[in-house]
Amino acid sequence: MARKTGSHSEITGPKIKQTALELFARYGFAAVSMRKIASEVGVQAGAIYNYTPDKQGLLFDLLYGHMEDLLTSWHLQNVSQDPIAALDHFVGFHLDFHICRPDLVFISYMELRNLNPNNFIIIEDLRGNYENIICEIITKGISDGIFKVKDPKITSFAIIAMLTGVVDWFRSDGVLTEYDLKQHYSILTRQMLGVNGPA
Amino acid sequence: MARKTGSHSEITGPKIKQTALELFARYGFAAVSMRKIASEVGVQAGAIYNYTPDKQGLLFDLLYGHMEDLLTSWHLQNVSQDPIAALDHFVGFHLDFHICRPDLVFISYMELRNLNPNNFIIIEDLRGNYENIICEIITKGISDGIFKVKDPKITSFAIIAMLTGVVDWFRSDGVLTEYDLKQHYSILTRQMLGVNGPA
DNA sequence: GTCTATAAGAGGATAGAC
DNA sequence: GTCTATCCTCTTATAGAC
Repeated sequence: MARKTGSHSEITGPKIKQTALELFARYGFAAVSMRKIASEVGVQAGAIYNYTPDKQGLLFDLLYGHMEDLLTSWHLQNVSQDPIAALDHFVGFHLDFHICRPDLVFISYMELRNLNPNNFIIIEDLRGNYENIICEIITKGISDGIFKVKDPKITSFAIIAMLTGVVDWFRSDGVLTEYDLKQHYSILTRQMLGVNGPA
Repeated sequence: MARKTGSHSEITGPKIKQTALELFARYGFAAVSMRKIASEVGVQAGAIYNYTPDKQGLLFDLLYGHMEDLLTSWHLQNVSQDPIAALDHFVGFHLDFHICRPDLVFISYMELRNLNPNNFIIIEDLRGNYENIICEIITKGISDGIFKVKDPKITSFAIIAMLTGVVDWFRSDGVLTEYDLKQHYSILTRQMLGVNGPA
């Protein structure tokens, strides 16, 4: 099929997103120029504007896509009614999903402040939906008399912070396998919720 | 005492640090210009260079001061040999120290990547010293047969991430008191470590 | 779809007057 | 210690050729 010289829309678009992601994660949104992104992609700065209205759009797309992915992936899971099984499932899912997307996790936390107000509200809303997932698991576990914690909301925050923090230090090519990591965090969360016994 | 007109070194210095801190936390290091800092302080941009060699120095001073403060404060504490008491003490100390310094906590995590390599190493080293404190408490608790976790290092990361994450949502003027917060996290950490019973 | 050129301004940092 | 003025580079975004 005929195509104009220098036309690469199927490649350039994703490449711009990927490059922006890496650079934002490495240097921060404000520190990365459109020229820098373009140069890494191998095009001129002007060409980027065929794929995004502006720099803000680039950031929003990354964060929105990430949260959509996260929520969609969770809703594809088949989750047990048993609180302990559901908790284990959530821990494993959260670690799996986040460990293989360290850059997205990083900027989703880091660059929230660089979203314009409208975009910020959208992302915060999706984030709230995700927090509700674990909160509801905990709430059910408490009312079933299985989990022994007072406040499901605070406990949700504690678990999410603890799990997401793994991204800061865990390396897939290190001595600790992802399987062992998940086992360890599964035990920690179970114990945190007052459940004893092996995972 | 006589003083030149327009000379305010005792005020301007601290004011620059404080303003830089607030602006870095709010907008990010790269997004804040020396002109913006100066304008907030009420001086011209050139005047800032009487207090810092460059913008990097401003960031490093904030992060270094924070870590020094943290370590010094801990070493002023009188810590029990009893692992459970020491753990509770650490949880309370960490929450107290971090809750009243949200901006410093934020940039100490966020702006690490904007430190030049030498400065980065220095801060990371201090951070490692702090992590060792809780790691040693856990290690002792395990060998005393009181804490039931496998890996003290991973558990340290989990606890620090969980506690520091509080800064993202806790507000001193909210319905939850700092006392109740500390109680709650004290129970969560105890349970996480396999210790049962009330805090 | 990508390029070059350009508009219009903001950036860090310094020099020298006061 | 602070000011003004300045250097020189980099910034986002657009216009129009190809």
